[in-house]
Amino acid sequence: MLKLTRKLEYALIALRHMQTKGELLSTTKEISDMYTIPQELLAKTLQQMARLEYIDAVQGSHGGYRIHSSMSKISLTKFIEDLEGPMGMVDCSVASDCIQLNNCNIRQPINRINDNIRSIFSRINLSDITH
Amino acid sequence: MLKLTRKLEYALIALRHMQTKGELLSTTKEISDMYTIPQELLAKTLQQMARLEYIDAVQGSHGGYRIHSSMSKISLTKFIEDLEGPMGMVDCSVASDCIQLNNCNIRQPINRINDNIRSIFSRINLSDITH
DNA sequence: ATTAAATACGACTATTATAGTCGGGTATAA
DNA sequence: TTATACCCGACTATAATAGTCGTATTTAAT
Repeated sequence: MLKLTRKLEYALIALRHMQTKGELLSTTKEISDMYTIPQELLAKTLQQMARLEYIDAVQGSHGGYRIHSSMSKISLTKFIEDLEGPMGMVDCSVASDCIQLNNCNIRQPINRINDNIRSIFSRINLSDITH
Repeated sequence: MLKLTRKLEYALIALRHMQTKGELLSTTKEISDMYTIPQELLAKTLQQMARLEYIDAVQGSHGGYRIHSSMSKISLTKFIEDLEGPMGMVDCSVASDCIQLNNCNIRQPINRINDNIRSIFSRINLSDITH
């Protein structure tokens, strides 16, 4: 309940690590060794973040990743949804093929809570975590 | 990400249903039929809530459940944790056998967010959802 | 040129958590 | 005594997450 996925954990750990290194490049191996993260898994996450332009990738020998400068102002909501897709406490707030949509008696109150949570996450910047 | 389990959904739907019926008993079958919830699964959830004294169980033919009067002031945090166990964004905020506890560079900021979320859930009463 | 070290990426398997089922038991009103 | 309800633990199925593997590409250094 309410737990971050490993992917998000790894992503945040990596971002924070890169933040401390400024312009210097970090490699997948370096990070996976340091924090005991499965290398291939971290690699995929870093690749995804590079595609999303959270980080810059430098290819080839002596390559690596560095954090994208304008990244810190991103909200946690956007970050999570970029990496994992839409978040919502109940599916009907995301997709609408629930068999009981009309019957469901908790949709409105739950959706209100959902909005509350989203707005909290939206006020938290990535930099609050990786600072 | 951030999704309620079916068990919690079913529990909330059932509570809300019972709330509308005041002192009248509701049966598992009645609720599972009405909201298209697998009966056996709902049954287990209602039994658990009865053990936790969120609802009163009346056994035997013509039996059923009714909502426990003092229930509405319970916080969402307590409710969720009673039904599903401790909640936390990362495991280390719950158990402490993570292999990288000391190395981990995101624990503190994440735990701060965690506390924020918990306090939000704590300010929400069950009655806000089942009212 | 060749090699070594890095990113890129899709397909695959394994593990775990959630969801759902089943069988047998107990309580009680009619 | 029967029908209908709650009670409960063990089991299976499904889906989501986590992790692995193979292969290709890029680039610095030799």
